[in-house]
Amino acid sequence: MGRMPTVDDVAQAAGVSRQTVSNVLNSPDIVRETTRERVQRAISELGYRPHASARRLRTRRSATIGIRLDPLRDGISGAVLDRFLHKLAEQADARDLRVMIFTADGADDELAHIRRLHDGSDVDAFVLIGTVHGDIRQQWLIDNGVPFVSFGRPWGGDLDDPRHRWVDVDGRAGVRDAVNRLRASGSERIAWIGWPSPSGTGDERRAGWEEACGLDEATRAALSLATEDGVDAGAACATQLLSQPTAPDAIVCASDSLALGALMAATAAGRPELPIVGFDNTPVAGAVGLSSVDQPLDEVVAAALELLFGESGGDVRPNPDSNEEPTHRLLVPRLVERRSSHLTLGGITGA
Amino acid sequence: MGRMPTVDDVAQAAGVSRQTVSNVLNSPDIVRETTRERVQRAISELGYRPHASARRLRTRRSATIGIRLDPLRDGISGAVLDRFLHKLAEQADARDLRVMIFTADGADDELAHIRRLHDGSDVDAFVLIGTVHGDIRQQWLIDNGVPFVSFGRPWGGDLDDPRHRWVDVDGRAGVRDAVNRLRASGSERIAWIGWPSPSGTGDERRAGWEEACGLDEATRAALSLATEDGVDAGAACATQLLSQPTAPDAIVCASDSLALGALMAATAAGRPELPIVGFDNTPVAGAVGLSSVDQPLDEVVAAALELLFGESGGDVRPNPDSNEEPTHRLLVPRLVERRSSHLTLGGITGA
DNA sequence: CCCAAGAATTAGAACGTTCAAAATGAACGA
DNA sequence: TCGTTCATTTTGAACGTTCTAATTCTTGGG
Repeated sequence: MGRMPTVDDVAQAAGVSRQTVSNVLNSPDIVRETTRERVQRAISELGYRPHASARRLRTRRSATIGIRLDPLRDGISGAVLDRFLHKLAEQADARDLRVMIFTADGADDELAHIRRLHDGSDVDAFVLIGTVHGDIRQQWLIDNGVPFVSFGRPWGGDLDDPRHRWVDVDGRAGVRDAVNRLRASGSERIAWIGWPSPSGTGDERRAGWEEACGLDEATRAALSLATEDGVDAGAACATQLLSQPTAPDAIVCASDSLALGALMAATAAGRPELPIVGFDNTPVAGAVGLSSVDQPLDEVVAAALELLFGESGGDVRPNPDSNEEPTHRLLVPRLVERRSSHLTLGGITGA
Repeated sequence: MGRMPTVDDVAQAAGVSRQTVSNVLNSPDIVRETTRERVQRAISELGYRPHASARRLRTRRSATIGIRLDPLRDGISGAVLDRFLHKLAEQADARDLRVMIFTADGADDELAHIRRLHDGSDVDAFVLIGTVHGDIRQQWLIDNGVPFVSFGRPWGGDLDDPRHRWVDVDGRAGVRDAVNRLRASGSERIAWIGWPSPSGTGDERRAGWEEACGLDEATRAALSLATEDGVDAGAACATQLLSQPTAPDAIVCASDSLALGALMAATAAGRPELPIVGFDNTPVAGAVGLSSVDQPLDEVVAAALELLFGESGGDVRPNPDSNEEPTHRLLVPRLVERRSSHLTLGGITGA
């Protein structure tokens, strides 16, 4: 394995100068066609590949996106991150960008990592996921001029701050649609199992239920519960709801974990047909045949990259500070209906 | 935001030469203590960070590991990859290594990506996951001198080839233990639901059942089924097994997806207490209270990095070609027992 | 007091690329 | 024929680091 060929080797083989080779790679249009072809041939004959680090050193851009892998949730919802990451890698590749991952314990540690990667010119821009109330990361990134985009709104902050680029999914609309669909199918007493307030995401989703369920305040109070995320918790809540004198005839949940628990509880309570809707459309939901609100992650990732890098290409836009163009995007999720003609917990179908 | 300080800036501030600053960073032991302290102070005062690309250009090492994100499985098992990735990022960070991810359609595409990242000096070494029979990747990597380690044995190939570094989990032993545990608890007719042969991983796991179940060949034939992975498939198989005249009194499955299906089928068939064991100990198994064989991913990752980089540090070892030291590691999984005093599908417990 | 040997530090070059500016070539109208 | 203009190509420098080799400083023995 001799050393890899360099631009100089290619230049010599093609009988042109270093810079012309570079131009063929970076601005092909300014090179005469015959020359370009000759250089291209030399490139492929020698198997030349530009040395990424040399290029980065010179251009001062790393063409790399950094993203933190969340601490593992023991729930099921981690699958969303997984899908997100996959899409991100896919679409980044299409723009000739690389994706670097890292882990961190808490927001402070995450910022330390970000600083290290950014100052070392390892990473041009960051993708934040899972914004929460009182998130310290965004302000820090803005203050330090580190380009970023977040998947998740700045809860409790200024939604319109142009310096904070964000993409999010309109959970409120998603839940509203799900509730409306249930009502159209005849359900009248639709319950809600969600997360304790304040939770940006959770509160929005609950608001969707509240808007669409068509129940008076007292009934709503009786038919909604809040709990930490998890299958057990979901089961416990559903059991409680179903044991009330005025039981619900459908349940909408803030997550698939809760919904799976609810589904199990409903089955155990002898009501396997009870309509239940989850959120995130995780693999588990598909596996057990649970309806779920699906986040359009493809679009989320596309929008995130567009906000960071523009329509196409891999040049990171500087942190915006004016209102010239919108710096955020709210996407609409879609309900995936299952469970009517599908495998259910109550009655297995199959060969 | 002025430009970042460089070694020269630090050198000037500390009244030493460029190279001394470099030495403080890379070989502190050869610098006199008083000098070292002076330089350190200058470094932290200026907030200096080495420029990663410049260093990589000069040293010709990227200190970066590449890993492909598998195409999304619609099953539940993807969670293992997720955990693996997380551990990898964590332990790589401890060695000052970075992790770069990419996606690919098929083995050829993966190799194209690997070539690009390797030739461009973006990545020093690769981690392969999910080796299969007739995998073309390993030979290619060996032939092209690209350092790598695989999580998964070279099925159908030479297990002892020192040029192929691999780490794997002894699924056979894991299943054997699970079966023995079930027998110790009184089960006598333990069934197996696995994957169609040939499947390196699947065949090994099945062998573990075969060795330990203590049944004659005819009974084994009646009590074992093979199917593609998935919850539905698992449910279908379990239903079939349970409807036989001589039904099993326990079921061991090759994956948590299959086991979840089996659990649902058993519940539906009125046998919610039937012992069922899955594989991978995914979050779902924990959520529904399913026993499962847990892969020691921490150790897997540690072993993988050790094979690639040695006991410590981030200098990739060249591809080995002699038998000087072992270049593979087989780890033993551990059964996680659940379901006795825990949430079950049959009877919900909770507030 | 001097010299040798080792410790500590420094100077120049190199890694492979792209930028900025200069040089060359081609085409055209006067 | 000769400028003039535009297209194309080339040259020297720079990006920030570490390598190699050379230099200076210390120490200790004679």
